Amino acid sequence: MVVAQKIKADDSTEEKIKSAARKLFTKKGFSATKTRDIATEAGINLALLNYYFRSKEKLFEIIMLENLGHFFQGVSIIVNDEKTGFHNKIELLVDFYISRLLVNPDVPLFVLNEARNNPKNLPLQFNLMNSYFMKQYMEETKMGRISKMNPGHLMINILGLAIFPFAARPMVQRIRNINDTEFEELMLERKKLVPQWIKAMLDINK
Amino acid sequence: MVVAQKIKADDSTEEKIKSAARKLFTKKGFSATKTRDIATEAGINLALLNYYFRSKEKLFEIIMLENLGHFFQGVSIIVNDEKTGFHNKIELLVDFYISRLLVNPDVPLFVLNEARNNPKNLPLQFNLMNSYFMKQYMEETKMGRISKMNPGHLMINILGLAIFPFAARPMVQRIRNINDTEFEELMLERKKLVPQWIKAMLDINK
DNA sequence: ATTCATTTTAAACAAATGATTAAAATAAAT
DNA sequence: ATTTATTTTAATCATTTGTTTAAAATGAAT
Repeated sequence: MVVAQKIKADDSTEEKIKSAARKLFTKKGFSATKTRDIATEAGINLALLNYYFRSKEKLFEIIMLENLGHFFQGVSIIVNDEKTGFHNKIELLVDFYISRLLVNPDVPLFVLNEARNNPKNLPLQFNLMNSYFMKQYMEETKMGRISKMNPGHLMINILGLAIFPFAARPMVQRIRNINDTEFEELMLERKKLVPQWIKAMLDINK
Repeated sequence: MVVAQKIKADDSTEEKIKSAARKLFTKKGFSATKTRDIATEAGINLALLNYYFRSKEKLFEIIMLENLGHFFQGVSIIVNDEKTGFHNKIELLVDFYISRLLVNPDVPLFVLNEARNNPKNLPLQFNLMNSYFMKQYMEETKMGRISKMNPGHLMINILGLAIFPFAARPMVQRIRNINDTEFEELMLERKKLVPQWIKAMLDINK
């Protein structure tokens, strides 16, 4: 039996508006994005934006939650999986971020900006510090398999090495004089390299 | 003989406007900053903004160049100094960035945003790749004192480890639940740690 | 076919915003 | 002291921008 599901088609008005809003908000931020730009990009009448989403703010909130999702969702599952080891989790985290950001390259700057403009909206579920990953980290140091590192530094280093190049993408491409393809290849390399580097950092004074 | 120099006093109208503009533009960006906010923050009549700086755009350009200066100026001197060694230069670079960003913590996100919105405005003087530092890097690898690493990765890693925590500051403080003082202490620690980490990364498979 | 609800459109509104103007206040020059 | 130049102010202008409205078009139900 075929169950008729009411899925919002990709070409529905609502979805067209959201796509346009996603594109513009993510790239230009809230203030620089005008409702008329969204309407034009979506190819719809301006009034439909308010008809479907009440206000620019409400529409922005939807996109914001989507983007925060891109950034934080999935991390919790990785860092709390009891079946994967400490170093393996780092590989999975780095792979996860780089893969996602290759598809959504504008998300990092969006999230960093949003985090500064509205720190309250940052999801608390991102419980990296109380995670199973942290337990494993403590165990590894206790066993002397890695050297002690302030967990704050460890977090900054993993995220920084994975995310920063995307936030700084135009600078990187300009300084190194590389095109989009070459940049993406560089990022793919980092999937393997970053975990090795983190390991090397954790091996100092072991 | 005392030479009378025409220094713009800190309390001059022009300087008051620039200070207010610097504060607001750097923190909120171009579009989210309103000319009336600048006037109020500076405690001056709105018309004086246009009287002294012609337009919001022109005023923004001045602040942008200042901020890019904070970010890029000084780097060239460090990386082209023939008297300092390879690893010493990394220490100096990291120290330089962290010191500057502790004073101007909002500059990184501003620059990253500006780099994406107007890649053309990025200064070309930032010739990290043709620097003496790069020559030294080649020499080090040739002598087998460090392992080969794509110069792009090396650049991303140095800048990322130094700059990313400032761009992600609210996220870092929220997740780690630390206050401003504790964050700054963490950054001071990184002055010593980042160069050690870079060294460890460069020692893999030496 | 007719009625009713939903969706879309063109037009307009009200507030916000960057900029300008002309007059007033202040400072500098003669 | 008087003139001239500079700086500041209040008011206003012209667009831009987010939102609303009332009518038209479209689709669904009876």
